[in-house]
Amino acid sequence: MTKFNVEEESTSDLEEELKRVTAENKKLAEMLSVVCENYNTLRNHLMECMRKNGEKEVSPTSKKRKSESSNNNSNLMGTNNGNSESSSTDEESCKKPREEIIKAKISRVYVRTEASDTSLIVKDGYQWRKYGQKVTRDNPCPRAYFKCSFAPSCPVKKKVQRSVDDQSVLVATYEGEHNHPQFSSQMEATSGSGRSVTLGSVPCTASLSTSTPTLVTLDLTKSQGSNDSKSTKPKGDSPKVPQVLVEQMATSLTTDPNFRAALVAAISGRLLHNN
DNA sequence: CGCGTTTGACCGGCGC
DNA sequence: GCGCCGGTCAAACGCG
Repeated sequence: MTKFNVEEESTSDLEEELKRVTAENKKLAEMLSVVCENYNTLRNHLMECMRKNGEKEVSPTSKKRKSESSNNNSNLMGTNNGNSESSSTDEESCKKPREEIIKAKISRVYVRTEASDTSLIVKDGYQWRKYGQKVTRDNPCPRAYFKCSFAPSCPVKKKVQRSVDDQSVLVATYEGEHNHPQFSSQMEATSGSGRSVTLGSVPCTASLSTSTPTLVTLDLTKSQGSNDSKSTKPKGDSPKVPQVLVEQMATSLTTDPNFRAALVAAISGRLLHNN
């Protein structure tokens, strides 16, 4: 008899726990969306600052061809799926005569991998089909060309090539925007290099895992490309963002009431969870 | 056998 | 016009 009571009690406990976890999950989802909002705000702010700082920068590209480096400031979103709110930054690109050909948003993502890994695979939550590989002149490492598996309905392409300066860094150049959500979990569940998170209709990828060596960084520099020296090379742990910008970001974060509220919720949620 | 990858051929833009 | 070069195509190939 007591055994039955104990079972009943544990069942109600479990239900209680389930409710609590569900509520916490909901809260976390809300927090996540708040954090993403803050991220977008910060990013726009940062882009603004970078543009102001970078306008005076001459870019002595030795490339003879028009290339993606000529409009590399058009999108710094990395694996973003094209928030249209960030599209206000390409107003100066209208000078280009054949700009209408460049229909795609171009973004770059730097991914740190092991140098021994020659696969040229960048896990970003989407499925790609390789359609070509080429050794280019300015880089002895081959460049791989990928199309989204949903092509032709999804026009997105990407190029993946090792950095000239640091062979352990893969440079993925994305062209276009996906017109479909990210693949479901079975695609990336085993990749181990990142988690795909879908917030509403805006999928995004973040490398939340701390146990993997892979590091995804956004190209927040002006992407001087392969010219010049190694000093412009993005390193995972030596950010190129000037100290002033770091200060600004920190200030923005700490003064943002939404961020504070989210932080408080996160901490209290964590404490609750531990108890 | 089907599907994805590889790889040499081909195409088109650009500079000279 | 020619050659270089990046990008794409498509047949061959390999793997499950």
